[in-house]
Amino acid sequence: MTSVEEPARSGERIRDAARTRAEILDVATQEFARAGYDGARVDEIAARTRTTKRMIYYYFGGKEQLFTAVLERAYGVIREAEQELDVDHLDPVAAIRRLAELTFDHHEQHPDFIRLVSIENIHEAHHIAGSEKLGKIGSPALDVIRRILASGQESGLFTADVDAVDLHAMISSFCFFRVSNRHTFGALFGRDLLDGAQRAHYRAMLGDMVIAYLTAERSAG
Amino acid sequence: MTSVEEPARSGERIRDAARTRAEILDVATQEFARAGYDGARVDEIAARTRTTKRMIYYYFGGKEQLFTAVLERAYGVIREAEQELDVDHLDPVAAIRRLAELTFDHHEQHPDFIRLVSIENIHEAHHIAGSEKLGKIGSPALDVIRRILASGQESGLFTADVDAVDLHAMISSFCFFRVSNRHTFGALFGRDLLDGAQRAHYRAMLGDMVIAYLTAERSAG
DNA sequence: TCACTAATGTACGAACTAGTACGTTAGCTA
DNA sequence: TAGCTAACGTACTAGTTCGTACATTAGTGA
Repeated sequence: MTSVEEPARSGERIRDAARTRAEILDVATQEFARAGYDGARVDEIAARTRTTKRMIYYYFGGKEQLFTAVLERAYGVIREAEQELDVDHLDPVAAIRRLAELTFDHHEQHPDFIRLVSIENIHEAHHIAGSEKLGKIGSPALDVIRRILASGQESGLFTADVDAVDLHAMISSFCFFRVSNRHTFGALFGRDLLDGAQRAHYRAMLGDMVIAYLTAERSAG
Repeated sequence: MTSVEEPARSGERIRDAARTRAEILDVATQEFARAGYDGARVDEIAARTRTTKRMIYYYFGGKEQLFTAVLERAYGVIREAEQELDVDHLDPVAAIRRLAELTFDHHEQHPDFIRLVSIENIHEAHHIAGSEKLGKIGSPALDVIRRILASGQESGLFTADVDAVDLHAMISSFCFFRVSNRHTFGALFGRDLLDGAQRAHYRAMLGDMVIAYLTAERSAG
């Protein structure tokens, strides 16, 4: 998530609006993810920046808008990753597995994003609701899922009555929970869901689960 | 979660340590779940109680310990529900489905619990780690899962290599996500995962998913 | 019924925290 | 090169918030 390189010739004061803005966003992302919205300190964010608190208000307006900007950028990152996904050359089963793995990998590599989303849910998604950028853009992954599902259902490989948004929820829930609930799960069950030695195991488990669901014959009743 | 009845003969000042303590816990549960740990206000909790802030410190010591006590009670509630589960008379498939439904129902009916767990994860489960009660008690559900899995694997119904903790994670992730991420998911995809009209659909989907995973033939490689 | 303690209430303070008024300067452009 | 504005810094404040010192009373046991 770090987007600020170091052109820092120490001692000099260089003016660079884009760099200052990006640096604030970087630090704010860490601070909000670390402590939650109310736990995060504007002064702390400023202190870990090469600029001052004044600039946060200059560029973003306030703590609330800063958090919204942080969310917007974090969601932008996963959208980009989803957009780069190319599964058109794969059969439906391999394509779904590939998509699930992308979500698995992204969530694992961006724990700050997971924490921000958890925090935003505590606040009932008010910031998303108030953001023009995040309004109803949806997700590139959804389009991919729709295409794969249509293809798989047409060929009879997949059960016919599966919805794209539902499948996205199924995949996301497993990937999200693994990161978001790592600490309570670890404390209560003595198992670290992010243990590197178990990574391949859980990654395969997710794919197996989704494929099993999609290819199973549904029992009546 | 409300555990305080009303013996309130108005006007009189009755001393009742247990009632006062329970009332504080009730209100604190709501307030912490509403606003997060740092967003919650001790003064606000006190104001919504028939007693004063002084009593919070008298009975619990401080905000931190109060939150721990809230967590301890919330986890106690789900443990009780799991303990009442009786699936010994069911075949493995029906038993697993019953267990999944119990988790589904409990999480849906206790959104405050879900929020508290999300909050505790933001704080890296420090309160659980510092709690004697919550230390390593585990979960009654795990024992149930172990028994059902053994039975199902023995009879050849279930795939042999499934672990109880993993299966618990799988079931929990879906049920948890549905409640915890309701707001961001709804804002981004325009679908309310807690919509009553879809309840049966998602409840069945969870069972189908778990059973499909347990009964599927695993593809090699 | 007396005395003692658990339980409760009041009033206050020290520290923190989001936000701002006001002043300064780098660097571009005419 | 003069001047203008975007970019930046300092110092401060008003309001909040956790926590506590101190005072009081209900109820119980001797």
